[in-house]
Amino acid sequence: MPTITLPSRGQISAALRSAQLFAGLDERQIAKLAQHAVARRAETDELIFFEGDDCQGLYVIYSGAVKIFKQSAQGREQVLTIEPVGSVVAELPVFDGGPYPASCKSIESSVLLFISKDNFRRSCREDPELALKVLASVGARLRRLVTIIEELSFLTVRSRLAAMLLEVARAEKAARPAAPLRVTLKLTQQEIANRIGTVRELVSRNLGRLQAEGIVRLDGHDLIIQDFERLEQEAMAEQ
Amino acid sequence: MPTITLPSRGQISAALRSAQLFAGLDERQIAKLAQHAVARRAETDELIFFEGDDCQGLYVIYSGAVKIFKQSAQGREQVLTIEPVGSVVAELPVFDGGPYPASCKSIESSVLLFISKDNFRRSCREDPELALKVLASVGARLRRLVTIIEELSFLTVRSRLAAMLLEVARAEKAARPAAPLRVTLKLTQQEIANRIGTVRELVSRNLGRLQAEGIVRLDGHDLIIQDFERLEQEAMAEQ
DNA sequence: CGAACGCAGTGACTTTGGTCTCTTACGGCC
DNA sequence: GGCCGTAAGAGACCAAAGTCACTGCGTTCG
Repeated sequence: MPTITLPSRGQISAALRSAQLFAGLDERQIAKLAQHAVARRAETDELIFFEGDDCQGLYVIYSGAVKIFKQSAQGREQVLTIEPVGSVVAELPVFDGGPYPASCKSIESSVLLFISKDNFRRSCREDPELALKVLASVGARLRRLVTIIEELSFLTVRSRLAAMLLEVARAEKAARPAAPLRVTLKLTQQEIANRIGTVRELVSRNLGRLQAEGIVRLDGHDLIIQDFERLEQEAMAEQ
Repeated sequence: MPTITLPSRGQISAALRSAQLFAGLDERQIAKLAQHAVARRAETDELIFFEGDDCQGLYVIYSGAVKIFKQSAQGREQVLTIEPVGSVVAELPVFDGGPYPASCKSIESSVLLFISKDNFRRSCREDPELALKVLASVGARLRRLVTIIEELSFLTVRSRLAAMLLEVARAEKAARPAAPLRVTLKLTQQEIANRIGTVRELVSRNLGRLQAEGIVRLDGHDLIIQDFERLEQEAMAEQ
């Protein structure tokens, strides 16, 4: 495993510039944010912050990826979102003064840029455009949460699993439009379970059933979607 | 039932001034918003907007109350939030350009003040303070959604019911700190079911059980909490 | 007055979700 | 090769959630 070196000031500026949240911001603002950003390394499975901690500031994912999740006392986990390079996390609690509403863990070896609450608020005050951008990004987040609620309260585990497979497949497709059906699952069944709000055994059973019905085929760590349309139907089927 | 007359311009200004979202805004901004606000009446059960509609603007609750909810194809409903007088709804989709993520219905005879997307955005650009206020209020909304997700994925119907009763009880207490135990449920069991994401029968059964165990007592449309601590335990009990 | 309606309670039943436990397979790795 | 640790498949079992059908009880309203 190569040692990850922390980014230089120039690299930080470049990273901020390419983050969706800051896209289109003028150079002066970027420079100012970059000046206050502090790089930090986080190994796989390292906790970045814990739900209930009071919010110090936000993080920009410079490299790697993180998950935002809730944990139950019995050890179950519900993933709210997985954020890749270029995303910003915890931009919201920065503004309402409350603690972090969920925990954040690095799921790969990552480098994060930390910007403190005060610095970021100040930047928003100076540049209303930035505030509007934050609002737009928070909008996407809220939509995601509403979708999770909808799925949890209306759909079965089977449907949620189908929906998740489709989501992954679509993401793959966007990246490499060539391969249409074959999806490489980088996730263990446990991780799938955490994302769709259930337990590993049910993921195993339902994947098995989907396979038996000829809708998907498992091939090692790959998953081939054999009947895209039926999978789409399953993803919407209620109860 | 008295006919509700629409508010005058002066009343609109006063209403905006007392809405949490606009608290502390200077008079000039309030006047400007008031100028663009359009009052609209909505009867009980009238749909204000439907999920998927594209977002025209936001609404301030002048009188009455509304619920924001998702509906399933099978007719099940999941309430995301109930917003009383002084709240603002749909302030979020105004910023990310997407459609309304959920539907909104008046649950009483209400009067709403509509402010169009463009006007509101303009105000936010002119006054960064307003944008920060919107962010803070959106923070609360997001926390609420995270709580719903947490409850749906970790708690049983029984626990969610207990949690809801406590929530109502605490709200009553805040309003009238005197009467501690007696809660008047203005909700039907169907409405309770919609809020905690289940069906009427399970609400009935679980209320019955809580009563049999001496934790609550039902008395017509009132509910008396007999054992506050046990109810709190129930609200947290997983699985 | 009684018909009609909305709301609540209940029993019997089915389906789904979840638990527990054990087996198997696949990589590393000493 | 043999030894671990992790991941996945599977069976038996149990509990929770949801469905269906029916009853009773007040209101409201022709």
